[in-house]
Amino acid sequence: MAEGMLSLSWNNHSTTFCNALASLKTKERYTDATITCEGKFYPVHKIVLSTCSEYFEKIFEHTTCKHPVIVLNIQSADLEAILSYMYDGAVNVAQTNLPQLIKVAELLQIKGLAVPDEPPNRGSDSPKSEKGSVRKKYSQWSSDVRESPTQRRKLNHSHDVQSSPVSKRLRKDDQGGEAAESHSPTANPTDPNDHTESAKSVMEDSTDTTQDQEEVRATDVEVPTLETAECDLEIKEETMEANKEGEETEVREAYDTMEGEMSEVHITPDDMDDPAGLMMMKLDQPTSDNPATDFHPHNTPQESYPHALTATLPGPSDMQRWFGGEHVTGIPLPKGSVAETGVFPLGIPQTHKQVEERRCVQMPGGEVASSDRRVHQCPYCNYATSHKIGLSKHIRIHTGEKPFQCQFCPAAFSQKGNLKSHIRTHTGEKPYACSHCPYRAAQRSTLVNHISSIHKKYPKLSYTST
DNA sequence: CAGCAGGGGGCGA
DNA sequence: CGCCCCCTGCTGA
Repeated sequence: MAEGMLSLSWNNHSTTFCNALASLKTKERYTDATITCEGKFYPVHKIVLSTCSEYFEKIFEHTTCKHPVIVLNIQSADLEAILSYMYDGAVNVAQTNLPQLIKVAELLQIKGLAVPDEPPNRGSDSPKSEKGSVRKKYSQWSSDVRESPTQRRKLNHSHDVQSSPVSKRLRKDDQGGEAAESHSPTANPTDPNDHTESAKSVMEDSTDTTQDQEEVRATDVEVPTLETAECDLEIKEETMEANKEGEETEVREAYDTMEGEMSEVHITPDDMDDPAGLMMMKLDQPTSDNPATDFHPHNTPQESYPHALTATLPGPSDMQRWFGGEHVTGIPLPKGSVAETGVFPLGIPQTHKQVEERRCVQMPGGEVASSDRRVHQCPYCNYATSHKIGLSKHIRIHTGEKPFQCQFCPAAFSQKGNLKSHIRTHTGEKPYACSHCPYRAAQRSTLVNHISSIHKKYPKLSYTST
């Protein structure tokens, strides 16, 4: 080191970054991709997924879309666990659920969980240390994890995951082959067939063990499929026909929202050496063997699909809550978050006027077939009013819009009257004078309280406003 | 007391 | 009909 040079070391650098990562996940900030499965949406960060998963890394490498939506045909609980693992570095899982989770992790090539978290040192390969790393991580799941054959396998699978029997079996299944046949106990890493499959599916060598293959085969797992969402008008129209009238709006709005930001994503297994032999497919194409859970308007249950899409809408529901899967309504956005950027989670600029106009389209003539004259419905919550101006004011709660700026301080307000009241705090104006004493108040309610407590013998509203 | 949010009257285009 | 303005009630510090 040159003379006079100082080495500045940030001792808490790693901790700080880990905490920041967890915070990003919690606050859903800067998300640039969305994973959806079982009708739930999970805003994620490409950089995190790419770091933790070669599989996602390849997807994003081949995707120019600014905000891709990756549809996984896996259980949302597994995905949530995987995401928690990637963001927090740890996750709690029931031991009975571990095999299923591991298989999902293998398919997604989650580092540290299904593949080595560091590239193997080819020069001085140290399987012992590598296994130790994996073992250390699995110790978080269960203290006696190695008692289960499936779990025991995970301790030794760091080399073989790229050509894992699960992956092979899945690919076989896709090709219409028999899974069991491709994983006979006699199979070994030098088997020409296995080698060919590995070469097709991955770009790394396989050093699998027969024993491991047998153990994995004992556990069945759903065949996950990957899709990328392509949103086009055709889909929307068909969806509109397929869904109930009341749900059409939500579907269309969700598609409108998604369409604005997401371009077409054309990724095929040929493009990305899909390690699990999974299919990347467009949304409007006939898809997988499991239509019940596909992200497709035609075969998604009517109850869950619009509901899931609603979760993509901006506003109180915001994006899908992290790991909660709940559709929260009526909760305003964090103040200033949208107002500052003018951009909602999926990057669609929206003002309350735009939202209001969109809502008006749904209600031709501004009327509804109800005796209720509250024809102006808030798109973010259940609030409705008969006064359009009232809705405009109300929507500012969700958008964070505060057009009335105080001339004396940085404070801003959504209603002019509230600004006027606020300015009184600067001017000291107290327009509400008690008619019984010299007391004056800045707010009427304050004066009313004054009179009711001090001048009880007088009528409640005995005051003057000057 | 300060701020927030909804309701509604009144006026003008 | 849309907008302005004010009123009202509630909440939290």
